[in-house]
Amino acid sequence: MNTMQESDQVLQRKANLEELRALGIEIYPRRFDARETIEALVLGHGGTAGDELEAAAIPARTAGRILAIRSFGKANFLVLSDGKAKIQAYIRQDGLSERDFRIFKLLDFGDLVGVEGTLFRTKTNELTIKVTALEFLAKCLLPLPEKWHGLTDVETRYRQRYLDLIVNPDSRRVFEVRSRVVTSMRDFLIARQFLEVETPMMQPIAGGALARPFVTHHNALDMRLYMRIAPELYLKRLTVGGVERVFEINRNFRNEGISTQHNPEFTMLEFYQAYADYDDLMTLTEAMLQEVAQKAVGTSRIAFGHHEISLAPPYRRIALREGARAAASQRLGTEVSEADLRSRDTAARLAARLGIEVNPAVGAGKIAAEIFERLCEDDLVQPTFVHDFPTEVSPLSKQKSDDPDTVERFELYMGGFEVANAFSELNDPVEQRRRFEDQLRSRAGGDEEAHAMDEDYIRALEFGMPPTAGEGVGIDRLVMILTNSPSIRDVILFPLMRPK
RNA sequence: GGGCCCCUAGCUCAGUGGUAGAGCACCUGACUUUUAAUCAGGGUGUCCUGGGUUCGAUCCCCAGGGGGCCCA
Repeated sequence: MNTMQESDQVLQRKANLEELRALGIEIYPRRFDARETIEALVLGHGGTAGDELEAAAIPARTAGRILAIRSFGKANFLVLSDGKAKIQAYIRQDGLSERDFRIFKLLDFGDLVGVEGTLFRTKTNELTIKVTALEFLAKCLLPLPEKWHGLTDVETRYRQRYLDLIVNPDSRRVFEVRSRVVTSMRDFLIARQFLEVETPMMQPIAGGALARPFVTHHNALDMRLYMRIAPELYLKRLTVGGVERVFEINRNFRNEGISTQHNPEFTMLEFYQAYADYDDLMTLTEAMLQEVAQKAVGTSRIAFGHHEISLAPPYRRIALREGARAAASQRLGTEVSEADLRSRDTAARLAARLGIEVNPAVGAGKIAAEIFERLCEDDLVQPTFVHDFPTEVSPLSKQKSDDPDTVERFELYMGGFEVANAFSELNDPVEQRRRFEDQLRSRAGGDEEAHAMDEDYIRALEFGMPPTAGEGVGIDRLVMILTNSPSIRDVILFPLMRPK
């Protein structure tokens, strides 16, 4: 654990290093040219039969980390990995120079080497490089986790991700899927004429979401800045500026608790489409997720925990108050009406009967949302659009034309948690000011997550924003689903950990 | 923030109020197509930290640290 206290294994490795140095071997050489990756060798010749390989005498020159050494005196086998694929190398004393064989004898599990030779298949039909030359490329001074159980301690896996990646191929796979998710989303949107942009991550006003921000400070300007909780208000300023389709894939920062579904920094896709509403985005989301799943993992039927999630459209749709009403009725064994959820008094009494504590300052809308979250969320395993949110909890969304207490908003749930959030954007500056003022009252009442006033954003709306719908997709959570990962930390390379 | 659980060798884990164990890894030796190689020999440790109880604590008690799961 501690590098400073040297175990016998570290001492042994250092002794081997010194012996190599005494032989005149460069321990950290600069390059290894004309290399094929191990992955390329395996892809290129993994299906070639042994006699064909022998006849063709295919040369191979590659490099990687030693993941196993099996020695039989004069016959020796190495397993080399380039992080993506593995290949076996066969070393016999009379097959390479005395210098190179001496190097081989001083190798440790974990060292990086380059090998050159020809391909063949062993008696057990394993693709193998018959090594004719060996190059030392870098020393592994610390012992690696063992080959059989690997590294399972999650704390070490998160803190020392490099070890996880060396010994756990599944971990590498997660981050390859993650990369393909981002790439395919970008392709999907660019193919539909969306412009990719980058907006400030340090903002004078942290807006666009209901969350507590991180605070920082700019010295030269002597100015308080917030790490962004969302790019939303900047992206919508761009729609005012005439960028009719725009998106950003980047980090958000929220100063909240850490859990299997929350990391303080996380990655969101946010996109905005002018002249569309939230209904259009449901359709777009279905198409995007199906395509992303297909490109990232090759199927839209995803194993997740004990479930199989299907990302093939159409997705179930349920109105928030209807879901809350039905769940509350079932839980209490008496019929709850939607009207009960719309009155502050009856909603608060319902919450109390359900054992849900609510802040006395909040209104019926927040209580209804709370009841929904508590009673329904866990059961939303298959993709489900929960739509028509209370206005009170949606200060940036446009109201329904026939119901001012409800906004055109949906959240997409799957696997028991929220993956996306979208709405028809509120573009009436007068109404937007009123909503911000409501939020300021909540803030005064002790709600630290309430939205701040943003005068410049209102000014932008005063210039006229086209009817627009916007959506945020939590990349980390989507990748959790696609990789069957139970914790968000499994899909973030370096999740935040308390320092040891 | 609350509850429960975990922390012992490089890794994965047993275990005990009385000199600390296994498998893998590592070291020595044997072995020319092995592949969790095999065989023979070797135990390499701040039992998370600090305090307490005790003749004696890795174990029991208290406090702290780190982690996990559940709840808020």
